[in-house]
Amino acid sequence: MPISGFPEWMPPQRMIEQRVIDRARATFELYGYAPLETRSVEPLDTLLSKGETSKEVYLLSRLQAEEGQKSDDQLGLHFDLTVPFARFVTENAGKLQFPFKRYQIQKVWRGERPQEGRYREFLQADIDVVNRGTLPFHYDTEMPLVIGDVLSGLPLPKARIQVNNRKVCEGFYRGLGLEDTAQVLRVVDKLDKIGAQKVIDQLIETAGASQKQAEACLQLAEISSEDGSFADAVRKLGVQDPLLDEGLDELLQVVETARELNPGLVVAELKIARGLDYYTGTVYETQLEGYERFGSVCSGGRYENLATVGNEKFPGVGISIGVSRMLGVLFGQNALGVSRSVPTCVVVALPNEELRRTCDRTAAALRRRGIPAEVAPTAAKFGKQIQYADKRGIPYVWFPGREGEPDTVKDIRSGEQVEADATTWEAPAADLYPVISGS
RNA sequence: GUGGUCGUAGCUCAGCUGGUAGAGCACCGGGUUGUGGUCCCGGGGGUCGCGGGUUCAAGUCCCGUCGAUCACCCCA
Repeated sequence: MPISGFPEWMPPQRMIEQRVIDRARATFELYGYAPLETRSVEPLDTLLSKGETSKEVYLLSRLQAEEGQKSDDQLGLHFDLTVPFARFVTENAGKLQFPFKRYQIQKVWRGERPQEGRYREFLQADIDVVNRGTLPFHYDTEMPLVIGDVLSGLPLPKARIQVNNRKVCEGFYRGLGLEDTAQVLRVVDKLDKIGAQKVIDQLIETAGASQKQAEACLQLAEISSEDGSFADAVRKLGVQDPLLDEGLDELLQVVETARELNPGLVVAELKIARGLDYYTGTVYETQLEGYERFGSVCSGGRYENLATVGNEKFPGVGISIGVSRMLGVLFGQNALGVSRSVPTCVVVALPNEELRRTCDRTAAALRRRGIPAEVAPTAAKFGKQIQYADKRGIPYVWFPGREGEPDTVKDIRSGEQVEADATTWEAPAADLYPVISGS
């Protein structure tokens, strides 16, 4: 029986997921991010030290645990890859070279109610850069570019990375005289869902805003642009605050850099600002065109204070692809497919059991040259053996030649059958491995 | 964690006001004595998510539970 929130996919889906992982890994490494894997478990107080997300943490307990176990030696499964990474950095600061760029592709766990695209166990592909003291801002501009490269190499709907800066929002709200900036953000973020009037109502009711303040917040939230024009639009609202200016300048850099290097990828969207509560500046959220209602498939941001050792700070910026969510929703709409359900490229037909050794040698010769091959399970009629391949989407069936005659290989899609030698035959590059495609 | 909707064969679903389970597709076999996909014929397969209750009788009504999904919360 399935367990709620812990999805298990079939081999075709897993093949697609592995392709995504391969692509992410290759791209991350192209940008110089070093591989890392951290343990899945952290002391509870490490997980909770920043932010109060306690209810979503899965705790680890032994069946034979002592009765009165203290909460400070409780272990919890990590709910993201950034917090464990921050812990790792502070623990190993002396052995690392800074700025430190690393990627992690691992499962994370959150105890929320599952829905389509929301799981309790899911895979994230995460990159972060941290430095001692201060981290140059240009890394904030790199994050969306890396993600753009990962996603554009896959048959996925077009991705739009929405960027904002918490300094803009906080500076603006503060300049406006509003205290509970976090609550303002939460309300403003619902704009698309509940509409302008309800946002204003809720700001007045839950965030202590006046009608005028609420309207100003709404005006800010409605600003969006693919170029630097958002900054002028914000300034026209007439709110003054040093933090606001700082945020606008940073956001401008992210947007303009992306516009030059990958036009159409990034958009400044001043209503998005959620994500985990340790973000202090740039924040990213990513939607796939046509799948907006499923939320962000790739989020992250800048964190100034997540990691500290003594009075030394390790600020960072990172972004992480929600691989399970992204694939889960695409699978749900049948928007992704794979050319076959197994890796096999060639099935070697087995005329009779006496010839199994011969057929094994044929398959071995193919494998030696990198062609995935298997011998048919039983010496059934050739029609059955072709069906075995066809059902799995395997493109080729290999027929051993009789009594000194040459072998032949048949492309079962076209029916074309030609003489072939297992030590020299090449599969067309497009057929060698399963191919994933969008639809 | 709170609330709503849903849960019949591998898949898509039918099953009226309770009377003891069906179709299409898929699958298996044969027609087709070692080269598939079409066509024809035949066949297997269901503790009606699970557990309890009401009833002479429950797929159908009630309660609980598990799972899916939606909203809230939160977020990948």
